[in-house]
Amino acid sequence: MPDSKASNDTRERILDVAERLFMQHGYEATSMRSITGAAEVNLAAVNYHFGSKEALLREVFRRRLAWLNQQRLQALDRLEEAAGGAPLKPSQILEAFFGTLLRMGEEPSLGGMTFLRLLGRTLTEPAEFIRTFFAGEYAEVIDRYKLALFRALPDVPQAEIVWRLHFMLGAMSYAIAGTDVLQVVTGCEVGDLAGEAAAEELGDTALARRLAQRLMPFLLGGLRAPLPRFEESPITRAASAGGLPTEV
Amino acid sequence: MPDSKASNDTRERILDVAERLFMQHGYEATSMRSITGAAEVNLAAVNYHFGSKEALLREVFRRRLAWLNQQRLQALDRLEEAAGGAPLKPSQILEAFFGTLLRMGEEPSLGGMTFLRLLGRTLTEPAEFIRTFFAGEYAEVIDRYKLALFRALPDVPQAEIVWRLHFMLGAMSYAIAGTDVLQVVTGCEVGDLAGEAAAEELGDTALARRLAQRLMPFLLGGLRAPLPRFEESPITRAASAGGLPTEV
DNA sequence: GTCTATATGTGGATAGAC
DNA sequence: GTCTATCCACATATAGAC
Repeated sequence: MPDSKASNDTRERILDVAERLFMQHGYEATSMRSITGAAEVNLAAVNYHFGSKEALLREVFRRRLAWLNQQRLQALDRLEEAAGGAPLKPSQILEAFFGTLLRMGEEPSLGGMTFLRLLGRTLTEPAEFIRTFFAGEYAEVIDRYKLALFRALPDVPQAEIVWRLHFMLGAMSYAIAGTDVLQVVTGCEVGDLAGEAAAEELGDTALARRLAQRLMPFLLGGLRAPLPRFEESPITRAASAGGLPTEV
Repeated sequence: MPDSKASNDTRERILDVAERLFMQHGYEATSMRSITGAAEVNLAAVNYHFGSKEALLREVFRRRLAWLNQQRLQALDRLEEAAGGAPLKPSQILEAFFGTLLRMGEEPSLGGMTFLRLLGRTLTEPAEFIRTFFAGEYAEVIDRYKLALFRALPDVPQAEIVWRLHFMLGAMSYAIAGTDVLQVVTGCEVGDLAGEAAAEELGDTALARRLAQRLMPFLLGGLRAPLPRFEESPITRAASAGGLPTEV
């Protein structure tokens, strides 16, 4: 394990630069040369410290996701302990899951919006090694939160909850990616139209907080929406009778 | 313009294959060689017919989006004509916008799920020429639908509507991309857990229909969710007083 | 319109001196 | 741990014969 001298510094600088460049241009379009160049380290340093470009990407995510996973599990632990065996409220679960992530956007030492954008953009990358990596990193947390939602919404078919978790992940992923066509069409960041003063000069920190404020109600509204009627599948009609509880 | 002989056939074969390979591996990771190889045409054919790899991607989208844009505008025209000057219902607007797209997934001649997945995955690509292209393609339609939503929800701040349109686009984009970590973690497509028989053997057509049935209520629920309270920005508190109408 | 051959550049990775 | 130099596979694009 490399540790002496400034090697630690080199490692960190590579990770920081790679995080930014992968975010800006995507994995495939970012070359090792551009990374080592911007980080002002030698071209061979990446392979020495990480082994390969793929391994570098994994490490860029690992150092952030390790913290995020831990926080998400702890947040759920605390909620469940405080509830003393009773099911949690959906709003609490969403706050623990999405709020924990979105708060990373306000904290530069955790990667800030750079990491959030990178995460949102990378989650839709088709490369096999990326999909496999995320599956492993997310497995435990997703499973815990899925079960918490099952308990919180006992009258909703579990398949429906999984679908909606899927949709919520999508809304969040796309929102933090910040590549929306709306932004390009309107020529401004979402939120500039708010009539709020100096919105165009919002720092990343304020942007992250605002995003969270806007996104959480949307997600909760989607999660609690009435169930679909399944016009094409009469078999399942019975299972979806009734609606979701309106009080959460 | 090339038109005689089998040139039209060559063009179409290239477009079909490029659509599939760009979807499977992404733009950067798909080489011209792999496209021309799979299409069984000469390597130089792409540059002859389209000019460049970038132009090829644009043409792959243009032939589908031309149809989609037309349908979306016509759908809105019909609704507005039938309403005779009255504001539309949000559910009608969402159905026209998202339903039109999702129905493409059921029709192989319109690209089917291959095109939908490609669209969802490409919308988050950071490449400048892609963002620019989509901005141009989407501008008119987005603008029309945005205005329709403004009219449909006169009590909701317009900035809030733009945010939620953004979130809805994200949920849909991510859902049709089909790269969700949930699918990898659970080792199955979303919907397999439904307890519905033979769900794992669903064709793309059935999958598209099911996706639409699940997604539309979620989007509508999110769009109609109560407004956030803006804890950090007391200035805007007055503007967000009250909630959304509960009847749509 | 189609093909071969090739120009020209860039990619990731590594060997071996220091 | 860092650096130089280099290997070699593969990329897009094009020139020019057919």
